[in-house]
Amino acid sequence: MRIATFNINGIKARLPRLLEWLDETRPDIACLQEIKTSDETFPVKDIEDAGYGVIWHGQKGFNGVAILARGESPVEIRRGLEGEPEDEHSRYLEADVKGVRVASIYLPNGNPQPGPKFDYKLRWMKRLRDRAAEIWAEEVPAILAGDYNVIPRDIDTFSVKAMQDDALMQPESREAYRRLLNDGWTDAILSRHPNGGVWTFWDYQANSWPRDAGFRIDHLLLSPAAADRLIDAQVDKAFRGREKASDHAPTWVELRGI
DNA sequence: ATGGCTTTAAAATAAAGA
Repeated sequence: MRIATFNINGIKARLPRLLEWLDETRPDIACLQEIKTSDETFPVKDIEDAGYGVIWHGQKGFNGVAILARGESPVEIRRGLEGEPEDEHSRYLEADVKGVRVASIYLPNGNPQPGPKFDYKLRWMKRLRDRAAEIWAEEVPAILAGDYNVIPRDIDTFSVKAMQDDALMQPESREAYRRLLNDGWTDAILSRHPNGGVWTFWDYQANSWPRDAGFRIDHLLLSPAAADRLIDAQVDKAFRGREKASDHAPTWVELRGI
């Protein structure tokens, strides 16, 4: 079974790209981020016509996450994280799909830092870790997939110098991510590509894609029951080069026996 | 570069992203 995460940067603008990606790669489960549309305007029919059941947590203009399942409907477990009732950003959706617990995560960017947006990012990471611990305790095969907006190591970016002041690779951001790994979650891309140099994002600006000036911020974290079944983890890099592409590329894991 | 693109919302600019 293949489970993918894809920050599509606007589902309206990206619908043709999304549908061709589903058709060409046929992921069993797809977690989407930055759908950038309200619940009412989500293109549910187009996705169902492509053979996928879908649940979504939208927001007008920005943010927004979804979970797609080929040939069946995800069973929603939770939308949003606890711990900050006034937080109205649509950034977290969790479901049971095909015998796996799946979360679609759009972690706050946090720029500029320092500042309130960075503080929000760190609080959100704490709330995510709390929820991850609850899922962990259920001892189910689980995948926390999404745009974490964290560059975990220096070898996960084209340029440490260019990114050194960015919220994505501040020590506090990395420490919060590291805590998840220390809790036992497996970063699938890291485990399959330990030497780095794998990117999932290339900025629209500064000729980043032709220069291959990217970094790795889209992650799939596996519980032990899922990590035991890990066969492969890759980035569908070529989709970044298509016409009207998202600035992120689809990233996925293949699990056996599920 | 005090974001050089891109999307969204919405009617011209502005927010947000990373």
